[in-house]
Amino acid sequence: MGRPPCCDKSNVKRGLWTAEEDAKILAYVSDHGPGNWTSVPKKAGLRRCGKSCRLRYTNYLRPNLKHDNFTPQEEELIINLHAAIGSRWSLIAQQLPGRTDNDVKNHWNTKLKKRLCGMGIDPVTHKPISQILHDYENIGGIPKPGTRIGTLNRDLKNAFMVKHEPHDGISGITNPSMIPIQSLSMEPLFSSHFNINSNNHSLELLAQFQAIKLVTDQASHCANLERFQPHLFSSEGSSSSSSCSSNVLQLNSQPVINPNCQTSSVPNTPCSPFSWSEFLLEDAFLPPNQQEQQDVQGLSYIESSSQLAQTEFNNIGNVTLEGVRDMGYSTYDYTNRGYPITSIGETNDAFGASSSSGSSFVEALLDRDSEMSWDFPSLLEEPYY
DNA sequence: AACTCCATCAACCGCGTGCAA
DNA sequence: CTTGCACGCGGTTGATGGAGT
Repeated sequence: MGRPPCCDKSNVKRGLWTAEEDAKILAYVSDHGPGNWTSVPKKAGLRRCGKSCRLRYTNYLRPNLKHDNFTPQEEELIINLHAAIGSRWSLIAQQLPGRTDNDVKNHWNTKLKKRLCGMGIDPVTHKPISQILHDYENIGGIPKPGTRIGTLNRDLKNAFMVKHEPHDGISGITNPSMIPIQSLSMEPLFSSHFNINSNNHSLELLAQFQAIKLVTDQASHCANLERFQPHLFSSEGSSSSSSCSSNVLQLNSQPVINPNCQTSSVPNTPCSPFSWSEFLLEDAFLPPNQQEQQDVQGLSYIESSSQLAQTEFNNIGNVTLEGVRDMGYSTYDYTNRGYPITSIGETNDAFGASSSSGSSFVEALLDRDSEMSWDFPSLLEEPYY
């Protein structure tokens, strides 16, 4: 039993709007203001669904909307915001005056995503695809064709299936440091690893790997948190003094030692005996509510990508970051920049890759009783990839 | 000229959420 | 507490026009 239709589909007009219809909407809004859209068609004399009226107004007729091309500055902002918070188009659009979420989404899907792909950057993770391939090569065992690996959506596949277009860089990116990768001069995209023209399976494999990588970014160390970091669940576990990158993963059965590991109890030990193969043959996508938050001894432990952390912060309210544990070899310390965050770790090296670029994992121990708030957008003033 | 392919973007769809009754 | 409504959001579809053959 599905949801009942919002209106009588057989009695409403669909498709493109005429100037006459636009005029009716504008006249109605001018008299009554926006809102109560279900009654707008009747009151405005339109044979349209109320939902359609709202969309037409918010995406096209609303005052102060820009209808010209995106500027390089806007594109740069979209790319960086997407890297930070993902496809939260409405949030991204809020940072771009005069742009709607639909505008931003379309521009991303038609232009920016392809541009990044052409540069050898994965538009999902914003990491160099060569790095992903390198990671993949380090996985012991290639899955057979057709092996089910997680949930792979069309967009994820298309991001990789897009044809390779030569680009020197993102047009309009005025500050190269804002580009969330190490280098823009990539080796020929797939050539050294896959034969695009003759081996569709390789592409499928590549896309599947991307899915795995994405899954792992989002869920792996969360899913293994209690298993590998029992100290976090002890009464001492809430201390902000721990900066150990405890979730360094193990590849090819070789433990990875994190030189920054400062856990007093277990110094310089392999922090988490993880095996990639655990993710290869099962659906590792976890429901978000199982990934993001666990209550630990009166503290709220949040471990997620930065946008999920932001969401949690917003949901919880004003909080203080008691500590943010470093997740990789490099750490950016925001302490002296006025941010209530001791450090933001990079997780890339958790996968044993050689690159120092990483995803935007934020791990935080939050004290709900504190009053200090975290201004997430300010973190975006400088990249922390 | 006719046809196909493809990029673009407006519009649609279904789901989630908030809120009032 | 439940229900229904309104709205916002993100994913997807489809109409359109331009480029290529």
